[in-house]
Amino acid sequence: MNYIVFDLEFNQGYNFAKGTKSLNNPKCPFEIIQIGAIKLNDHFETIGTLDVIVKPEIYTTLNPFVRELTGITMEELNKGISFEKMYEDFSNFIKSDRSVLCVWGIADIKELFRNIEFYELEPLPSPTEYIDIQSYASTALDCKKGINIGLGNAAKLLSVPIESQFHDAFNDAFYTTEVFKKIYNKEIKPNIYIPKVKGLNRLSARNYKIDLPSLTDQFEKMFKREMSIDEKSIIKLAYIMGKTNQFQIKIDPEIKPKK
DNA sequence: GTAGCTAACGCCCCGACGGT
DNA sequence: ACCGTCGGGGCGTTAGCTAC
Repeated sequence: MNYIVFDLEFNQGYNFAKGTKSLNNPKCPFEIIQIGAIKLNDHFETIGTLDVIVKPEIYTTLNPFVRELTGITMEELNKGISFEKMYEDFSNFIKSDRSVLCVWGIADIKELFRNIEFYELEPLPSPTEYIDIQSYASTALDCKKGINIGLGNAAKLLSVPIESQFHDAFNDAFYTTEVFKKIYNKEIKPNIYIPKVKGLNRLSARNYKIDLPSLTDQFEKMFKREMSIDEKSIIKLAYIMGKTNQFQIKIDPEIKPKK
């Protein structure tokens, strides 16, 4: 089994004309501009590396924030290879009996999938096994529940020598690898990555109608008897009227309910 | 039977935080 | 700047329990 520790750098839209909405493509808000990867064998020995710049096609100007953060210039990006070629190289790089993708936070896997989908390329082999090293490092370094540690802090706390800049895909993949080696234990097991499908929300509620049979079933269950036709229509009406809140009476806040 | 209380659960919003 | 995730808190629903 091989571990593929990788990191990505993204570019994104920016509203250069202030006051206007940024020009983000909802199908791909983060475009991959660099990938750095390190391949490890079972014994955590490096058996391959990959460091590639990708020429952007969606956002052809650098977001100033990204430029500042990564230090990448448009000149360098223009010398990069296409996403399709990079993905082909990456696919060959990870090819093995069993490869586990190792990432700092789940975002990189998610955005990789989204970029692949955007370019309508063949998805990664399924099931995609991955390890979120950030999550394990946060636990190992006693972070508060719900708090994820940053890569720089994790490296510092684990005494990883800092010799090159963060926010470079290859350097970050290197630091992630070093952190992984330091925190690894036998409890760390790969997960299967399943792309999330957007769930229901309040805005999409208009696309739904009342499930009358289930509503009636619920009343029949609670009252342990069958509802008549009249009762069914009263239940339906009450359900609809209830949602309008038109018979709500404001409660005096001074009168507190007994505990 | 009715009313009140409460635990468990699900859903949603919001803020903190981390990613580029 | 912008996006995504997570947990806490608020709120509503359901169901079980208790007291009357």
